[in-house]
Amino acid sequence: MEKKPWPRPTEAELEILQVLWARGASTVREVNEVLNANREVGYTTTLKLMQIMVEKGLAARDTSTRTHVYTAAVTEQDTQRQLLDKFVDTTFRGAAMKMVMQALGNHQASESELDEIKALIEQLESGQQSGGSGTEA
Amino acid sequence: MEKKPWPRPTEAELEILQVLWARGASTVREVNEVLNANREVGYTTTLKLMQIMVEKGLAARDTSTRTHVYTAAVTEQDTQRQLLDKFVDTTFRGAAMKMVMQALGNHQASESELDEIKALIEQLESGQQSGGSGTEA
DNA sequence: AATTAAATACGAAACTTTTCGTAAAAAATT
DNA sequence: AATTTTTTACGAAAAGTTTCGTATTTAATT
Repeated sequence: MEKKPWPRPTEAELEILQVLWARGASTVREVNEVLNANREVGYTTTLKLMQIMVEKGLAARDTSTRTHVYTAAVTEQDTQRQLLDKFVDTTFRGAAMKMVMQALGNHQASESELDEIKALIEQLESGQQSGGSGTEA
Repeated sequence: MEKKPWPRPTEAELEILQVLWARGASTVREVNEVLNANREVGYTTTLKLMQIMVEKGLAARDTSTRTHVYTAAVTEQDTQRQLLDKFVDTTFRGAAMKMVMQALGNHQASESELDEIKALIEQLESGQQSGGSGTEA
């Protein structure tokens, strides 16, 4: 059972996905209002983008009512993972851990967050059965 | 002394920066050959991009010899930091540590890398004077 | 029922990024 | 010296993304 990967969302599409993830099922008007909290966006602009997103498989819509209701068709996690992979590749030439170090150094982290990360590392180290040596190609 | 920030490199420009960082001073032909190892790119395409990069301040060139020699005008670290900040904002809504966790989970890490990260975290925790509680806005 | 309001559909303009054709200049080769 | 090769310069086509104007449809209001 092959699953065709949906395309990477563009920046504007990602903004809309953020709204759909945060709010759940929403109308174009609702999404547009959230976007307009940050910057001015025309209603039909948002509408068009959301229609495109349906075509691409990034969003789904319920057309049973007059005012269509949209939902994200991709999860936040999957999207973040896909974008992260791409980003690590292009910007850090695949060196994910180098990026992790940069992020730790440049961004504010709370004690609890750091603890969480430490816990994750412990878990990774204990469950590490093979291929753990050296940096990958 | 204000320093005007150079613009974010586009994807194609970033590819070229990677080559310049890896190889150091290079001619258009050299860069183009490296790029062509991955995908077919016309010579004048690469030339044009590199010229644009000079205009933008991303690269510098020595025109004293007939065959111009280009170098990166921005460091890899600064560029990575800038792109990382933007990426965290747009894709993880600023939640850098959430991204760190994803990266740790999704990518292969060696023992030594994990140790390095742990050491960095220890260091961060010891040097943490304020603002450490809760997640940021 | 006529008018106003709200929503979708469609297409194209505007803008950004990438790609390349063609010309001109300079160097190397024959 | 003529020819071929290499390189840069320039401009514009091609492709991708974002924005919005206008028309149409459907619902709500008067």
